[in-house]
Amino acid sequence: MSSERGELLDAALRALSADPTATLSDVAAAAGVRRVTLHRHFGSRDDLLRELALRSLASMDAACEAAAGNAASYTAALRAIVEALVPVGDRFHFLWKLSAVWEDPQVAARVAEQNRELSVLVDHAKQEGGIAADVPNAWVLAAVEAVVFAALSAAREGNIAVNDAGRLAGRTLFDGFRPAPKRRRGKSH
Amino acid sequence: MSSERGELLDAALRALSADPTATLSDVAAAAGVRRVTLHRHFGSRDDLLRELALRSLASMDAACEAAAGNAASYTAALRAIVEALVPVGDRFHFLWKLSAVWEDPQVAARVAEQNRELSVLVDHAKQEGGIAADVPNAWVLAAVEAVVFAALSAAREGNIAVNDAGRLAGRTLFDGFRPAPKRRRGKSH
DNA sequence: TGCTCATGATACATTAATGTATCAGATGAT
DNA sequence: ATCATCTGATACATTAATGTATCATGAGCA
Repeated sequence: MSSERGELLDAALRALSADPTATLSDVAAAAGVRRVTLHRHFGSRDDLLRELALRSLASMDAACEAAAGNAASYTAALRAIVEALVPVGDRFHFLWKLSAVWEDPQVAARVAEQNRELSVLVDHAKQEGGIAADVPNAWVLAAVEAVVFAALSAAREGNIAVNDAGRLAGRTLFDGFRPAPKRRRGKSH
Repeated sequence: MSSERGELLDAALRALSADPTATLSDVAAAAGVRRVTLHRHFGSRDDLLRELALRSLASMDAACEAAAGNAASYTAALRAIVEALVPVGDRFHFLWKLSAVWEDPQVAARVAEQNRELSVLVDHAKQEGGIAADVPNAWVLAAVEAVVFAALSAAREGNIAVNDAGRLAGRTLFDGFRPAPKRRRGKSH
């Protein structure tokens, strides 16, 4: 009945993104183990947080690379990335919002690097007219993080279908809430 | 040099929405006082959280009522509410996301009531075609909370202009990131 | 059957945060 | 000048969370 580290980390991430004030006992309960088991696997609370941060970075890198691989345009790539990030939205949130994460210079540097790469992609999407030029890149990234995490949270709470979460996030960010307009050229969807 | 309770509460809300793990010493420092002064004004940490919740409820009620008062349509009213909620986005976030808030049945009931009222407004906006009918209400509310809080946070971090925050939030939610399309009827904007 | 490994239970020490009390000093009002 | 009020400084008790150690039990494997 040994617990896989990966399962423990996933459960820990889930618990902490839902409630950053959760104690190690709370986190352990969410993972189906006792607090002492967490200490055996990860050491201190700080050690656990750092490992969660590194794992989150890797997950986000993987999700972005897989999503953007063969997109037809930068805008399509960005939209695919948004949808791909929803299942790891808790990692995105963890990296951006949990203050303890920023204390580690290595983690902070890699988060900044990810944000630069996303920002470059936003620039390209603007150039091809997929994103309005007057929307600040910082806002685009902040809105993406917020909506991606909200979609994952809503799915986990059962408020939307898990299968719909990515699509709703992408649609909300690129089209907004309004009904889809009929396209000027070609058939309507 | 007595501190106004309102100022203390605003600073506390700011600090706790930015970092829910903040200690009372952290919160006091953000408010420009010492921890013991917080105890004198509010009693325990739980007492402070409860007062923050009640104040947040009042702020959100006031913002929604002021914004929706004379809108031309339900969709315009909802958009006005979104823009009006940005300056109190930390209260919205506090009420929705900080788990300690939910433990108080009175607070939980009033939050649920606010959500119902917003949901009714969303229904009306759908009926007049301002929001796509196939977007779940739960998602509309979740996305509004996420984007409103992201806009306030981005403004406070200096990533977007404070004056732009409400408009960017409203625009992102209703129009998405894309450039504004030319309208089919009437002059383009 | 016996051994290894992992976890739970339990206990305890340490650290951190919270809550309370008292005294000194500053400010504002009279 | 005096008094009232509020806050900071300081101290201390309490509570909660964390970190570490030991023993018992169960599962899996040879």
